[in-house]
Amino acid sequence: MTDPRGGTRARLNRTTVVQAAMTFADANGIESLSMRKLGGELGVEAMSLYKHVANKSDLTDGMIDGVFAEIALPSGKTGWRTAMRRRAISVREVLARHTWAIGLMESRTTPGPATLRHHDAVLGVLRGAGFSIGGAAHASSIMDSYIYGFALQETNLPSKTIGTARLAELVLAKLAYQQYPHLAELTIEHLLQPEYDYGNEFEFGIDLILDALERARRSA
Amino acid sequence: MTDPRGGTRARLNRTTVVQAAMTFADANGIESLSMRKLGGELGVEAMSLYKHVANKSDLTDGMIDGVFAEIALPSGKTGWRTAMRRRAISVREVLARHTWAIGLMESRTTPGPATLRHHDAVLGVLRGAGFSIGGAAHASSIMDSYIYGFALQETNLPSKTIGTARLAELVLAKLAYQQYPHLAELTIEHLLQPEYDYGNEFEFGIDLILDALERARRSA
DNA sequence: ACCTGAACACCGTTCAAGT
DNA sequence: ACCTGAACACCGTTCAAGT
Repeated sequence: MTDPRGGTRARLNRTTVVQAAMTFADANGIESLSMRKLGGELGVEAMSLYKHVANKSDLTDGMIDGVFAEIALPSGKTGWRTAMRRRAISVREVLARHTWAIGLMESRTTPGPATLRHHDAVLGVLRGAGFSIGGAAHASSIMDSYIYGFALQETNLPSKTIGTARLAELVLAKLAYQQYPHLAELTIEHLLQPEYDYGNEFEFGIDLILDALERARRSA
Repeated sequence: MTDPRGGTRARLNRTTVVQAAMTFADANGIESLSMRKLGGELGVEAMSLYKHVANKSDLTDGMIDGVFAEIALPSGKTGWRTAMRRRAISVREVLARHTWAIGLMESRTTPGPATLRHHDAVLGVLRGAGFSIGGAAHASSIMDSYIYGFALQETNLPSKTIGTARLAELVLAKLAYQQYPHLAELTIEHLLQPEYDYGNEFEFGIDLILDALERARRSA
């Protein structure tokens, strides 16, 4: 975007730097994001970035908060179930767009403002629907665990590239039939079927959880 | 363990190297695990390790499989619900012992034999209990998503160290009361209560999921 | 067969210096 | 106030050489 040569280079700030890091990680993978390369992307030496972020860990904290900022905030107007279902789908969508985010969460230090705002809104919807404090804690813990774990598994899927990869898997599965019979059965007769899409598992799971939470809420 | 000086140093192999890497990551964190330091730990130059693992990514693949090898395999003899509950608790326990594992999963390339054996056993229990292929896929997807996501959140908990940290959080929560009222309420009136333990959320969630899966199984 | 030493192309981060 | 250049203490990995 910015021109590394000409003098019209835009002045940097924390947001510019963090956004550029997110775009770079989307395009090249988090493992190849370095302060030097990010500087290069912005037409600046690596060391200039330290005026805007404290260090690389601060940068990744910012990236995670940037991810949360992209998630649609739930509103209480639709009823808690619809609100929670929509926000679950939004979280999953955003995490699929930024596949590096889940991996970074393990090493995050402090949640940023967008993260806090997001969780506050979720709790607000649940409390407004009559969940007790403990019930809201239960509900948000189980929903978030499910969503994050699903995103983690989705990122890890062996076959993002289809075609030859599928064929190879099929052959491997056949070879391993005796050793891992149930895995082979699942792979050949279910996962490799053309109509199968792992993404569809997401809605099955979130609906199962929302139904169970609604039952728990009513009997509380 | 091994003596870097004397000639009685044990001969290395893939298992020794992978186990040493796991122990090192447990003790010092995954971010400080390097081929050079791991070599040092084993009384050998970094370059010697390349006789036993292809590269660092192969090493981390091995570490993940080592984690799966520690999980108790579910048996079909107890009924599927008990078997799945026990294995969920075992997975969570192992992931809490090796906090780096969840973060590595994002970048894993190929599942190892212990991983395949584990998933095959899970599917075997479900199929044996009458779940259809699709039902078993649903069930294992939702259970694993929940377990992995829970482990991810547990690793991220702000207050592993209690005491002063708790007090600081409390103060911060009060300051932010107007901005994040529901988060403040939850923190002060629930999370910071001495009897609260986030770990207890795990059993609530897994039981809610198992109950819902049992209902789905019976009506299928 | 297994291990080493030197080398290459990288990292994050510091510090004094420039404008 | 913001950016740079050189430097430090590291990385993963290759390759030819040693035993």
